Amino acid sequence: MPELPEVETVRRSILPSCEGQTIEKLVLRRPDLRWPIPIDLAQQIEGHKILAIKRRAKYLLFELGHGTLIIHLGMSGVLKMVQPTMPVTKHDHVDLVLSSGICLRLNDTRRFGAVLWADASLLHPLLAKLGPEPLAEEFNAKLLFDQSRKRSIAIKLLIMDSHIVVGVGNIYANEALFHAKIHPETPANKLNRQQCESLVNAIKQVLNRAIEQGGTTLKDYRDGKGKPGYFQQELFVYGRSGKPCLICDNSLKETRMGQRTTVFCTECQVQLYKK
DNA sequence: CTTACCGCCTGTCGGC
DNA sequence: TGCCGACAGGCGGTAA
Repeated sequence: MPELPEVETVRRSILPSCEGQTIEKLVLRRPDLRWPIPIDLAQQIEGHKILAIKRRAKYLLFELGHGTLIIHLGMSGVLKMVQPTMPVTKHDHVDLVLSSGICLRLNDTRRFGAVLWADASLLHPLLAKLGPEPLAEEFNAKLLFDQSRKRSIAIKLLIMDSHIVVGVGNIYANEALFHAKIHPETPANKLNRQQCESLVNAIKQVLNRAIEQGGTTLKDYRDGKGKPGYFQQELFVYGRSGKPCLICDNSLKETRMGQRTTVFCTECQVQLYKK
C-alpha cells in the first residue's frame, strides 16, 4: 500500500532511467481506474520529453514542459520498469514506452490509482487544496498546534487529513503516534504544544526512516526496479495487535477509527482523555 | 464550517 | 470443499 515513503522510493528508483527520455508511446489497456484516463492522453504526452519527475503528496508528477502527467498508485499500484516485450500480466493497465526502449508499466489490482493530465499540475483540482508536505519545514509544531485548536476529532484522524498534512497514511500514522507516546483517540484540541512538537518530529522521523529503508512491503509493494522495502522490520505497532509492546511488553490493543485499523499501547500511549 | 460515514475495487482469509 | 462476509485502505463525495 503505497504511502508517501513508497511513492518517493518509486520516484527515486525510476528517475535515472526516465529523466530526459521521450515518451514514444502510451499503451492503454484499461482506462477505468479511480477516474477515467483522459481519452486524449496519448496526443498530450507522446513525443514529449520527461524533463523531471516530482512528487506532491502521493502523486507522481511527470513534468513534460507543456503540462504534467499525474500518476497515483492508489492502494495496490505498482509502477515498474520492464522491457516492452515482457508479457503482459493481469492488471497491467498502462504502459509508457520510452525512447530508451524501457517501458514503465502500471499494474494496479484494485484500480484505486489514477493516470491524469494537467496543464498546470498545482492547479489541478486534486492537488490544489493539499496541505503541506510532512518533510517540509512548513509542517511544524506551531502549524499542527494552531490547526488543531478548533478540532475535536481524534488526533490520528487529523494527521491523516490531507488538508492538514499530506502523505501520512494508516501505517505511518499508527507508528508516529506510538513514537510520540500519544494515544490515537486523543481529541486533537487537547494536545499541548509539546505533544504537537513530539508528534511532528515523530512523523518526520518515521517517514524519513521509511524512505531510507525503501518503504514498507507488507505484501505486494515494489519499487520501479522490483525491489521490496524493508521498513516493515521496524514497525512497532502496525500489524502487531495482541503482540507485546517492544518497549514495555504490554499487549498491544486494536480498535477501528474512520474504518481503519488502529493499533496502540495503552501503557506507552497514555490516554489522558476518555471518549 | 465540522464530523461521520459510504463506496469504489480485487484478492485473501477465517468461519461454518 | 465451497460459500460468504470481513478486511485491506486512499480519498472524493455526501449527509447531517
